[in-house]
Amino acid sequence: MGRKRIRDIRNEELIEATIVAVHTRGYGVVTMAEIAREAGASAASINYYFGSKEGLMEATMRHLLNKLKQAMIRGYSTADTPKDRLYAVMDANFDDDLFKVAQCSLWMQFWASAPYSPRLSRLHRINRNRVRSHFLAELRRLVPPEQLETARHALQCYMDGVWLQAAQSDVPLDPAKARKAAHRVVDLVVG
Amino acid sequence: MGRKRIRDIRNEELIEATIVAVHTRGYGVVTMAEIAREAGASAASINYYFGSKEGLMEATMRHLLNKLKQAMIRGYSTADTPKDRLYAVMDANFDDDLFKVAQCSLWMQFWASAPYSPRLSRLHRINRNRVRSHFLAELRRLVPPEQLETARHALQCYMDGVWLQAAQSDVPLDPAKARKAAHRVVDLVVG
DNA sequence: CTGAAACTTGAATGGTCGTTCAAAAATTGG
DNA sequence: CCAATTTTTGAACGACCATTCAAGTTTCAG
Repeated sequence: MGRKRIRDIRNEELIEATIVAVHTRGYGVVTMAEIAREAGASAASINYYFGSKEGLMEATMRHLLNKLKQAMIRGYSTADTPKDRLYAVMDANFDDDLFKVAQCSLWMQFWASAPYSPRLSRLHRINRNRVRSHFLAELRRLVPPEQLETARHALQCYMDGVWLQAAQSDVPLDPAKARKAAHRVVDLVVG
Repeated sequence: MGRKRIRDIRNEELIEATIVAVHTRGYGVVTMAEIAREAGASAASINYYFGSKEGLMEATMRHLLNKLKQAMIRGYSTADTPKDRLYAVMDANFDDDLFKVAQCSLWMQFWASAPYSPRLSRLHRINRNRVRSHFLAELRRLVPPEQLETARHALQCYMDGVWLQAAQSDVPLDPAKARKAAHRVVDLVVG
């Protein structure tokens, strides 16, 4: 079973290299050779592990989505009131581990190309629905029914917009500040 | 001077074809041949008019940015109060001519690739700054100074987020509905 | 230690695509 | 109608790249 170990280590290394390489070169133009160089490996070995470039991209996206999921679970575990849980959903998206330029950049680029890849658009849809239902679950207890959809829409769009701008930043991000700003927006929306 | 005319007509046709082709195939993978087929021309003639693929993309982006600018000027001309002008800034982005899936899709894809093209990132920066200063000019008269930046940030991120989601839609958009929703969000933010 | 399984890679392959160019076609001014 | 200019395009070029493969190297269970 020690045989399994190496595969996992390599996977992680290659995915990290992918995040860096895609951020610096762009999703559309990054080459297998560049990713390989970033990882200190060869293009051929990436195919050995992920089968194809698309497989690598999908795995990288899964990796990020999983990070987000974990951050959300982590936040939920210490939130008691509906409003705290609403904060937690926001905070998960601006977690220290997630809210970095390279990762936001990657996210946005996957986003932009999701409509053209069934595998990516599936991941995208699943994630969006999860976030949506988390928002709805908490908002239901905080705003009257007729405002529910408006509030959810405003918050979810706001969140997407913040990521979008973050991806364009040429200076390191400040996750704590982003969380503060998000809380203020939440307060604005749920009163 | 009749000599100039054909060039303008062709330019417009080729840009329209680019919007459609990029939307259906994706910015990263669309080929000159596909755009040419969409326009009923040859790939060579596109290079004749725009010099290169990047030139075509920049021209297409300029075309969209100009549409947005015109819509904003149009809106401003009939708005009297600060709040009406704030609505107008929003409405310009959700104008009937602009808020279509293909154009939102294109917008997002240009956005995603702007950081890797000096020419595109310049356009992007200019547009962002224009929107920002319009927001600030009106908000200054509507919210206390200490809330100014929060309000601008919330509205601008919301707007970006709406476009981002619109780009993913698989059904035609409803600009009037989007404007209504945006107005509700504005009301939420400026009280 | 040994052999098999896991891993790695350089080189070759096959294909794609942006761009160029020369020549043809269309347009226009005189 | 003529010649000059503009416009169009098919074909060719050259570069690039994901993927494959055969031949190596490393790892490890027995």
